[in-house]
Amino acid sequence: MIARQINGGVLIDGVEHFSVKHTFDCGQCFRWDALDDKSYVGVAFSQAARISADDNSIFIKGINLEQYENVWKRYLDLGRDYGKIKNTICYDSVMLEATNYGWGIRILRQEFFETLISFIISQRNAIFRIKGIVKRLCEKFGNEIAFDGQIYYSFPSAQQLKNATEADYAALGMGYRAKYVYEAVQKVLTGEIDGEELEKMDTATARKELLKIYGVGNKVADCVLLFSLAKFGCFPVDVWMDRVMHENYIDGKENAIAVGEERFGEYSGFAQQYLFYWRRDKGRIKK
DNA sequence: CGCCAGGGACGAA
DNA sequence: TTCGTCCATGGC
Repeated sequence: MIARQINGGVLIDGVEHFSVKHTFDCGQCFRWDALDDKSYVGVAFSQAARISADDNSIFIKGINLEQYENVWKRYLDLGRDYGKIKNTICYDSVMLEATNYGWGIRILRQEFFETLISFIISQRNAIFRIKGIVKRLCEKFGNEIAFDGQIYYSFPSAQQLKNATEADYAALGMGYRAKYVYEAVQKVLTGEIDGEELEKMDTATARKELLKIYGVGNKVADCVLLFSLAKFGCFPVDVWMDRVMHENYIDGKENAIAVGEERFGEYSGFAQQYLFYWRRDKGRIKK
């Protein structure tokens, strides 16, 4: 893999196991949109970018080499050997089919605060709506970022939300989740919840800490652990995951989280993403 | 355990 | 058009 600066962006050659569609459309993030040319535009770590990819290269428009090395390489998880991961978890035809289907998924390493707030908003909610709410939150409280002739917005920091009220959040369309978001922001502001501290803890301890936040249950906690704190042993289970686990791996009434974590171990999070993307897309096509 | 919390898409009637 | 149901759930 080699990266170099070219045409207002960074071109990375020799990349395998990467697809923008799979990565940005597998439900782990809410700030990326597909353009007509199959590239995706979005914001991460207060930087806007447009990302396109073909069979063995990625082009990230809007950044320089330094930003690639410091931010985007890690954000897109490009330093990890996904071939090895697939080999390890593919010991049956189900995982083989799932990994073939979502072959280009990468688990993004997202900012902790953004991930926490976004997934609280996601509970009992649909992706298109979550994206709208998050967008309005960024427009109202984030910083402007000029890019490609348009204005984008950073995800607001906890400091930027210091004076926001529950009513402000409700006005953005969060519904009954407004009070959860308000409480979570306060906990981050006081330092009671700290992403860097959580990252240092083992998965079980970090999960317990996250569950103390009003509005955070198992599902939201596991998503935050997996998508921002690199706790790859987590196996978030929603209705789709419950379905695909019962269709393939569970006979009776065993717990899907336990079965998944037992079966896939330290790579549970990757297995979860392949299974989720595969099963959810299949469900959509059918109807 | 069962219902409820906003609000909009979606399909059936 | 209208109505019921569903939706990356958690709290009470």
